Amino acid sequence: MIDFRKELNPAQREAVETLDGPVLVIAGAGSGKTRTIVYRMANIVQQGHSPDSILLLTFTRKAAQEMLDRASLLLGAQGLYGVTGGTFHSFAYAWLRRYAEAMGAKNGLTVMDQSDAEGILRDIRDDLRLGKGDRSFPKRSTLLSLISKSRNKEMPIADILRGEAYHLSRYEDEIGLVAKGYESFKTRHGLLDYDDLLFGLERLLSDHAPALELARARYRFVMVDEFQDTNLVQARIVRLLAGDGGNVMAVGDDAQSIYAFRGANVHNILDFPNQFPGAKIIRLEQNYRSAQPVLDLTNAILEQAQLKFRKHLFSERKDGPLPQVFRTLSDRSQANAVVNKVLELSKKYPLHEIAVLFRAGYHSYPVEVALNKLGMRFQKFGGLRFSEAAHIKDVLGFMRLGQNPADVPSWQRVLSHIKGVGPKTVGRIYEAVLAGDNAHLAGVRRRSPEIGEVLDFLDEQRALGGTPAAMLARVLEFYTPILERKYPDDYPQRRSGLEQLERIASQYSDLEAFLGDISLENPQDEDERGKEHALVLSTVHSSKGLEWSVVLVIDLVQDRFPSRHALNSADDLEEERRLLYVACTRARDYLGLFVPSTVYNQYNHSSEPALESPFLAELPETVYESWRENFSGTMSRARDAAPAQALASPRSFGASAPAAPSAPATGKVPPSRLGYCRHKIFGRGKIVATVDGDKYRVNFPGFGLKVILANFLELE
DNA sequence: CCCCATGGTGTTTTT
DNA sequence: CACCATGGGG
Repeated sequence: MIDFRKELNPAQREAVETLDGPVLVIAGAGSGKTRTIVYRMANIVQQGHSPDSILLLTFTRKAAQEMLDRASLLLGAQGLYGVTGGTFHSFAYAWLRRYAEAMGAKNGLTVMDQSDAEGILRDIRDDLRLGKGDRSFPKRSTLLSLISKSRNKEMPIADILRGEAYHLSRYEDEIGLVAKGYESFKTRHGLLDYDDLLFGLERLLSDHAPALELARARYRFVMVDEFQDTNLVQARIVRLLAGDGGNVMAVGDDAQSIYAFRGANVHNILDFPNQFPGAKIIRLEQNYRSAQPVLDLTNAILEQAQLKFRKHLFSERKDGPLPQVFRTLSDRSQANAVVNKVLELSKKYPLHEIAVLFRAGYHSYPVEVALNKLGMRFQKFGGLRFSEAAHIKDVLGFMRLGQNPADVPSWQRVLSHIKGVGPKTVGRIYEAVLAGDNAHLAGVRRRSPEIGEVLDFLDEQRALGGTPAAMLARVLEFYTPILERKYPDDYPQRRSGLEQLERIASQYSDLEAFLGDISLENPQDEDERGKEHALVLSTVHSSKGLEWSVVLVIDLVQDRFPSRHALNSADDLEEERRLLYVACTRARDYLGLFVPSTVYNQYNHSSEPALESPFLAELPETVYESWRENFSGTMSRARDAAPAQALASPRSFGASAPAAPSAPATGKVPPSRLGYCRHKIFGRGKIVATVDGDKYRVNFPGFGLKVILANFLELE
């Protein structure tokens, strides 16, 4: 028996010991959230319930796996075998597969990734002859993100456009047409995008009584981690699973909501007590992770947040170094400074206890170059996905067709390496295959033996079947010559990626499960997972829920962190601030922040000056120590901490960006100066006056005077 | 119908 | 630079 009294604080214990009825746990960063979930699972099993009855929905599979591993340690051999754990998306896919026939899916259910979906949108747009010759018609990636946002936020496309893509408003009708075509295309071809998984599960549970009964009978204990990042349909799924007065525990932290861009709705966590009447609310506010100086800095970030989360974390770890801010001359010298810091700290910490965090995948390139030069091992999270590499997608295309013969994106992949074959030819071939038009196929084979080879191979593949590993082995035999022809330069490298895929496939016995996981979970193979002695590089988003002894955050400059895409709306900017909060709260002992004075601009191939991130500039100087790089490459203490540039620059944050909410709640700040500005449609214009506090009267050459919401202007 | 050269455009975050 | 849409030539 575990002595919960000894192992947990009173709030944690209450969460662990409350097994009946709904519970909402508001868990501040580092407050032992994982520990609480792990011990609660252990308690459920100790109370005599089967692990089968636990459903643990987390944000990534990695998170679920870690919790299950830790709980198994706690319970010894008894373990937690049988707990269902994973993401909403993978859970949804598993249930949809089980009920595929009942739901009327004849062709199979194939999960598409982003590039598949974008490809289909391109085809639909071309079929509808929309945007021909119009350069400003939204691109396929924009189309997908608008359509997906509209579904995730459950708002009409018009509202999405008005809110965040005002310049595309005139395409509202066309985008609607594309969206409609896209929906029916997916249905016809048995394809699911990420959003369909969630809506499909909701439909299954609400329309198909046997499924709902089975799910409720089985999952008597539902736990949802990172609840602040669920969207509306996910919240409804939780409600459906739990039923009235069900045993559901939601865990989250409103201060760490960083997925609004994908439809996450903080309201879910605030509204939980209404959705589940009688819910017990438990707050975990003691921080066990970070030393007090780190917490002082993260608390200061939160102070600036617009929604004043009345949250002030405290720690018993009073000792620890003050966070340090390093202002370097350029992003390349920043990379050197980071590497030096890592070298210094690696005497005290193992490499995998040190993480370098950044806003966007490509921000780490200079650091990667420096690490490679030194031969230091590192492991990168975030950025591009393993399964999105062209050669991996090629191979998966062959396998996907074994599962779903109507999978158009896969047809395009398996045939497009043949010379003289484009979208039209592919379209005719799969239509003929599905219609059983053997005459046409015979003609195609006569004209192109190569196409015939592919068709024969696919037939053979379907006839032989077998495990995913067996199928993959045959595909590789067929594909290797193609690989070598297609990528003469770097095929050995790609070859090793395919070997990695083989190792992953060998862990599966079911083709659908393998394909689903590959596109939903980015599985790591054992080799990669064992990178014990490697420095961690990660996007802030991918660092969610993790922690390290040392955290170094790089590129704290305007337009990078916050991203320049976030400058149009106050909400987006708030999310960027929370993102920095998430980054800094990952640190246990030491936090280092890096500000390069110039960053390399790839398309000008020149370095350009960069301004310090407003999030850093707004912090009190007492919470960190300032260092400045000398021309010799050494660092020295900067006594007058505040850099002149952040305050004096005409583009300085407070003075020039009224949409920016270091200002009071409404975002209505009278500008302190009238200058020039830029508008997406009208171009550069001169600001003549302010109107109502949140708009400007602007004179645009060629367009005349206009009154425009400050949100839609970029000040210069 | 497909390919390739050309020139304009613009870079987040993830399931 | 890298990506994408376009349009002329095969």
